[in-house]
Amino acid sequence: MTLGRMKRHFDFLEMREAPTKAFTKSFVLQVRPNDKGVTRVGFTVSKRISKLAVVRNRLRRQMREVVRLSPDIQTKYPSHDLVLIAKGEALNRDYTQLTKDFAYLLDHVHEVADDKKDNG
RNA sequence: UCAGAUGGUCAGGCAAUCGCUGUGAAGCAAUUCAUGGAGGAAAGUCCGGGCUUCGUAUGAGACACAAUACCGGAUAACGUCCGGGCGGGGUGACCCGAUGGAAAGUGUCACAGAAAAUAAACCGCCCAUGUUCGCAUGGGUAAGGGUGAAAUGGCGAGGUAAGAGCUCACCGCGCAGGCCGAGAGGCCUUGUGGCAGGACAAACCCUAUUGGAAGCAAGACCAAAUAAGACGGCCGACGCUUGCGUUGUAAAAGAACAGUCUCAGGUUCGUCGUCGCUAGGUAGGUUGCUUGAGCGUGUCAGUAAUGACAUUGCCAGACGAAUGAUUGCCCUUUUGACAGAACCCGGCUUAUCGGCCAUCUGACUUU
RNA sequence: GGAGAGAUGGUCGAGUGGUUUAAGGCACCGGUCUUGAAAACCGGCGUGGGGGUUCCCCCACCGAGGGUUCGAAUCCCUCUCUCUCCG
Repeated sequence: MTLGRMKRHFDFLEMREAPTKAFTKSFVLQVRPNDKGVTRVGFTVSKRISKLAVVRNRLRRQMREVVRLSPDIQTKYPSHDLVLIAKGEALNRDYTQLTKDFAYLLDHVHEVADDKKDNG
């Protein structure tokens, strides 16, 4: 029941070609299956969100907490890579709203992934 | 009590639950336990160092370039700090000042104005001559007007045709002298000069002092991919232990090498074979990486910056980057200032809701 | 993290102390020409504030704020923003 953390720059570049994604006003979620048998998650908060390092750090910590406390990631996406990218709207939301956004993202991705599988 | 000045300090606190990360211990291991875990600015990268590499890095000198600029002290060093001087502001505590030289030289000072820097004369004022009585010509003058950011000491008296440092008193200024001070500088019932020397050096410059360059993405070690070099002999030189070690122009001349040049010194530049399982080193990993001109406390020296001694503890060390999330209570004021270490220190500058402490100033009241 | 460059009207861009009328091009607006348009030619054209009143005048603005100077887009300092390079 351990969540892997994605840290290599190379992995993030690969995720740009991820087959399945999901969007809200606060986040972009990229999802891709891997062959490591572990679900790994990466986070991106760019300088475009805010120039202040304090603001970016707090947002990333909240995102990490949201993902950590979501119980059904592993059951929905076993052995997948996920990258959660923050958008500017995320700064205007509190913790509970971010939780709801992430839950919405997980469901939304599932549908898109099914469509992709039908096409391929 | 109100208003203010200066310096210092804090940066919401406590508890619970679930998590992150360094170190140590236990364990075959998963993991468990203990313990440490952002700032006064961590920021801007504006200065000064340490450290590392570059060719030795403090070899010497000259030039160029850059920076700094009252005096004395502090410091590893500084453009920083402390004390003092001078100028300016404030009733005052106190604050502000890129504060050397314009008498070494060059340059600039638009427009306006007669004239903008070895003075000059537009309107004036005065004298002489001429006169058509409007004035014209020649000369004297710089007090007044006007222009400008700035007009060649100020004011009064004497003086004169009118005036003028032309003369004199006072003030200002320069030079010299004396006294005080470590010095910047200050003071003088002192002498002297009739005043020469407008402003700009954040214009060039002069004088004095300082500075090699690049930066932890420096650098060191291990080492996929890819690709080409590495090692040994010969010859020569040097050393002694005389058969090994060190080395590649050693004898002469020359070339290249970090702003330029000179002197001194240094490095590199021979040839033939062998190996491809080797060598170098990219991705990646390890290291540099935190014990330090450190911080705290106390005593002593000093007006102070700071220094000396004693003592206790080891006080972040990450690398897509650790301090968070949620809940409750308390505090002030909705709500919680500015803001996140990235090799490490000393400063400066900038951002910052407020609270607290100390010393001092002014006004009012009371005793 | 470190090193460097830049910012001038709607846009591109010259100007390096002196009423700069803040050149010039593009874009935009009006006119001439045309059946109409394009091209060409001629003229106009930044923003904000104030004063008189339909046409002028004055002031401010060259990323922001200070300073030097009689005078700053220009020289000096601080800040903001943008871009480039170093694995």
